[in-house]
Amino acid sequence: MKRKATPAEPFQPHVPGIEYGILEGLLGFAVRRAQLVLYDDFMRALAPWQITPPRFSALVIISENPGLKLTELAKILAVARSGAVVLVDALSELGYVLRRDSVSDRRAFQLALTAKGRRALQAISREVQAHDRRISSMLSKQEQVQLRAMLRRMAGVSGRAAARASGE
Amino acid sequence: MKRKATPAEPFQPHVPGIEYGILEGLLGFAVRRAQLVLYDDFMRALAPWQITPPRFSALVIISENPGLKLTELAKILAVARSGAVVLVDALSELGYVLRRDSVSDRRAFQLALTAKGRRALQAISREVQAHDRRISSMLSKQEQVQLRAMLRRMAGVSGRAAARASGE
DNA sequence: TATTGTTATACTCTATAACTATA
DNA sequence: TATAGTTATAGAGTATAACAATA
Repeated sequence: MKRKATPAEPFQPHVPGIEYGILEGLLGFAVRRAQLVLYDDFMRALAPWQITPPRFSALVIISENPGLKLTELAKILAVARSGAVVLVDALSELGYVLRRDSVSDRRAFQLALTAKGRRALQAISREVQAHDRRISSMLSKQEQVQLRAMLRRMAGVSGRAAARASGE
Repeated sequence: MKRKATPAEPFQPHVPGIEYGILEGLLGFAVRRAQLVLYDDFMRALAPWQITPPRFSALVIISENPGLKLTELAKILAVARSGAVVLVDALSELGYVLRRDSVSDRRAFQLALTAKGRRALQAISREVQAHDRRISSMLSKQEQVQLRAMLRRMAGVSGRAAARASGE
């Protein structure tokens, strides 16, 4: 999924004079529009660090869970192992992440941040939080909390784990 | 962006025992997780019609705005013209959309639904609404309205049009 | 036999740019 | 000159499958 980093025509959530019909009432459509705006702003703000949303997630997850195996990272991020390899390769080339040999399992690596990676993540996190505040600035603090909680509940149901457990 | 229609490992919004750190507090992360779940469920539910979210949006927009030009559709959906061509081609091959010659401008087409497309859109819309209700079933009706309103406000600010207008 | 990380390969989505036929 | 639709091409992202090393 490549998205324009700096679109010639900025994204317009609602084009004047156009009927959106049933789309207006769909939560899915609202989420997708919000996601487009968020993704766009994220890419713009983090371009100097060459950090994309998946890269940022990987960086934080590795930082918070030192010694993580690549296969575990893949599962957490819901990507194939080969996708995790690409992600870790990119973060390694940026000098942020390294693969440590595992003492207990010589097939596996223990993922960890480098010193440079730790420093970078601090600056990157500040930028990401500024971005997040910027996008949610039209909501009160209380609303932001409510919104996160509602989205979490939505994602939680999701049918996924539940449906699978119930033999979907 | 290709996503698994039926993942071997269902998407887990939160893997037990894993620290998500700063990600937990980010609206962007919450929106992305919700979007993953929505997309997954949509694809699963609409697979029999070979309808993806972008195709559904295009179908509804064409239905609600008869005579639309392909370039206008591209702008509304925030894709390149070439992308709109692919979309309209797919919907044409499904027999849902046709390109009518424009009388006023012989370069342009007027997009319209076929009779089959109108019938299909009715059934598809019912399925999409069932999907949307399914995902948002953990929220009260009032919360769903609130959630949509908040997402709309978020997307509305967005910096996009505003930032562009202010000479970003 | 199963798992870890890797690589090769392919597919989807979507962008840019060039082209044609009109305007 | 500019615009509408199209096509060719390329790139990002990510999946599947096969592989060697290790469990």
